[in-house]
Amino acid sequence: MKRIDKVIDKRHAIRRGEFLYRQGDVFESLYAIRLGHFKTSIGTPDGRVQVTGFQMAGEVIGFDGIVGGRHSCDAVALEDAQVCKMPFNRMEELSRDIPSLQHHIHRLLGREIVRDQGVMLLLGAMSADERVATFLLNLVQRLHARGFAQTELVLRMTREDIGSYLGLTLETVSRTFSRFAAEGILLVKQRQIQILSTAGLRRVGNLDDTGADAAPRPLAASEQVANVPLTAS
Amino acid sequence: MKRIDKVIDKRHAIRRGEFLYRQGDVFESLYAIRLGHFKTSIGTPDGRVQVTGFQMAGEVIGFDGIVGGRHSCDAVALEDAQVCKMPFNRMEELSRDIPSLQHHIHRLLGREIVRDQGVMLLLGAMSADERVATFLLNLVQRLHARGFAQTELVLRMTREDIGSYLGLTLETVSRTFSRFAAEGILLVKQRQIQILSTAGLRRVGNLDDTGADAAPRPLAASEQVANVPLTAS
DNA sequence: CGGCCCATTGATGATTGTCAAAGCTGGTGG
DNA sequence: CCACCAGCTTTGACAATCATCAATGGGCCG
Repeated sequence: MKRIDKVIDKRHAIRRGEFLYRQGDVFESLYAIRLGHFKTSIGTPDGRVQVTGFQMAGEVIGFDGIVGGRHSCDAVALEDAQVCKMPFNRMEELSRDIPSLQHHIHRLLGREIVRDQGVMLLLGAMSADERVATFLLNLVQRLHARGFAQTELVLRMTREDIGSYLGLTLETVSRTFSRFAAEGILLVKQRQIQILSTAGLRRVGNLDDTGADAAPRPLAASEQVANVPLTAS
Repeated sequence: MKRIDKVIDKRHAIRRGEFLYRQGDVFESLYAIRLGHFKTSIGTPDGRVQVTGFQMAGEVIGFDGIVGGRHSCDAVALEDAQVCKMPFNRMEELSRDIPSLQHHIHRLLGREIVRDQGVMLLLGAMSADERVATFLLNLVQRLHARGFAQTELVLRMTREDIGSYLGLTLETVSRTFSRFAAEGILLVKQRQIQILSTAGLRRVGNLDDTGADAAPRPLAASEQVANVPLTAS
């Protein structure tokens, strides 16, 4: 299991605003984020952009290149960052001998697929309030799993990025933050967010499974959008 | 390569409306669709539903169960169907000895991820007209790859299903079909659709990369939402 | 043949987008 | 070290897209 290290090239530094890879780049590697946050996005032929995700330390990025041999989206560092490059064909080779690595790769890919489904639910079936609330809860959850506070976060991305990710305009995002603040749910100071009422956020996000007249199926643990362990072991 | 067959259990018949699997079911297998169309969907705690995709013969379904050990969405047959069950742990075992199978699995997962990104773009950045046009073009493209006509299709799903998939109401879908028909782009007769002008559909869908003032990057081949080969070889 | 589900169409309204202006912040260069 | 500038954020007024509510019609299956 320690031999996983053998796949990992040395660390690679990326400055804020630089591309880790671009749409159309030849796919070679996955990247384990060591430090910093990234965003991924794709564009329409006519220039509009959709942010497809925000990734943080401990997460793996680059799956979009596996199928076509080229990356299908852009990945940009939202702040100075470090990644470990993991050549994918070496990972494939090694995973033939190391079942745990093989299984780990499958879980990474499967997790990305489930995450994407959560985003579809967000974009296709939720109101602006619900989207923003869900977004914030997801972020703090992931940060908390990394040892940060459960009620405070610093947004690494702009309102425009958030809006693009959530299928909203930056103005709607800003207004929603302001309204949540007015309702006593948040404290918003530019990119510093403090959650005053997690329960309140859950409520406006309709994420309470208070079982009122919800689906009778008992197991709803699969609703978690993303929850990535820090280590790759 | 012929030994791929050894993973495949015998065929399994599913009636229209039956579940291939449900949210929460223990994950055991992927399923290769032999006949018929399926839809996959997830639900919010409060009962709303988001259709996450429509799958047809030749496509593989079930990836959502890999990560959690349980399926995170429902899969329903839209008509009487047949699938081949492929136990996933057997696939993992075999793929250690058969690199081409290993690679194939990775491509399947990677393709699903890219497809999901396309749906995010659809839901997050496109108007109702664009969504409907993109949806139809994607369907005929996949059908055409299976030997069907490029300009005719029979919808296997309801307007409500389409609406849920596209993040619209069934009424908006119906109205958009009617308007496209009035504009001479389509011929709509319940679920029978005839495309009178593929170019017109592309236009209303803003899928023309007429390079007018589009992004300077030349390689835009990655915009294809899904394009699955029939054989699993 | 009847009932039920699905589709179509209309009227109305709400949520969210668009356009605009002003204030704040952080970084850069003098 | 301070000041300025550029980009980001906030807030307002207005408009448009799309959802909601409602009623009718059509087709398929039992």
